[in-house]
Amino acid sequence: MPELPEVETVRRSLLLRLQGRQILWVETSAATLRQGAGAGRWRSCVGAYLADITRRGKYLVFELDDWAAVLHLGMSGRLLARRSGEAVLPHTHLRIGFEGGWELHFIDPRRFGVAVLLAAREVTSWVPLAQLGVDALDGDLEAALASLADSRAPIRNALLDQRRIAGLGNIYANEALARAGIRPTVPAGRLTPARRARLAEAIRSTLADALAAGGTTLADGGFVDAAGEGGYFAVSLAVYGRDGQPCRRCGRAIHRVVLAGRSAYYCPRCQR
DNA sequence: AAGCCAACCTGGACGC
DNA sequence: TGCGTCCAGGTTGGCT
Repeated sequence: MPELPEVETVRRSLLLRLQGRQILWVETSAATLRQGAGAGRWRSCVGAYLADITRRGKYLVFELDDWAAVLHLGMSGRLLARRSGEAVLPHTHLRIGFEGGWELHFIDPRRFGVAVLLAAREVTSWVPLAQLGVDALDGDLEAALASLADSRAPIRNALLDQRRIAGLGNIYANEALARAGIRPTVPAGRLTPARRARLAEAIRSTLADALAAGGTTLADGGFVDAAGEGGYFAVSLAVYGRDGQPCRRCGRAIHRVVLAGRSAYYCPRCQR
């Protein structure tokens, strides 16, 4: 569910409500996430103040004095800023109580998410973060795409590799390729410099538009921001999830193919 | 050694 | 109504 625009939308809506507040208590549930620290360690951030929340790719880093909470939403994760006294929703794995009656709830039915508390100085060397490539929103995408010159992997797959470009998921990888007029199956190393430049620009504009729309909330209502509000970029999707439907530009039916086990979508006329 | 593939887990949509 | 099958915004470890 959550790719860069969704994670960034959550980050901003959380900051609005929680920045500068002190942590009063922390509660973790028994069910483990893909990666999670034990309840004992989480307790050590009680008393800390939330100075800032930063984002690296799809990860959020909560700066808590000498500590840092690193969160990843996986496929089904939600972060909600709730008022104390509100019901605890099913699949809530972590609750952090802040001054002012605010609580941060991490909810994740499929439990592919990550929630770890690190010492602040451990953050940059923590392996999942250390391995991330340039950020899709403000990194040097031209250089990252040029580094794929030897790759024979389909460009859609290469765009999902977080070690090259961090932040794209299946929706925005497909959407950016549609904007750039590039078929998802084209080998990454076969793109000309001109096409790489067009793709870099398409990634930037796609993410910017999605961010302006507050992210993509599909029909199942999966993604919501800290206040529980969905985004409205779904109505702007050119190809993702639209197989069999007409291309918005030329009218031809959108095709779906499976690459590396995951759906890829494209217009057979507009994308070569 | 790059690049597939299944696995992790739950819920929702669909067909019979 | 119910049950079975398929699919999903991500990441990773193990295989070729």
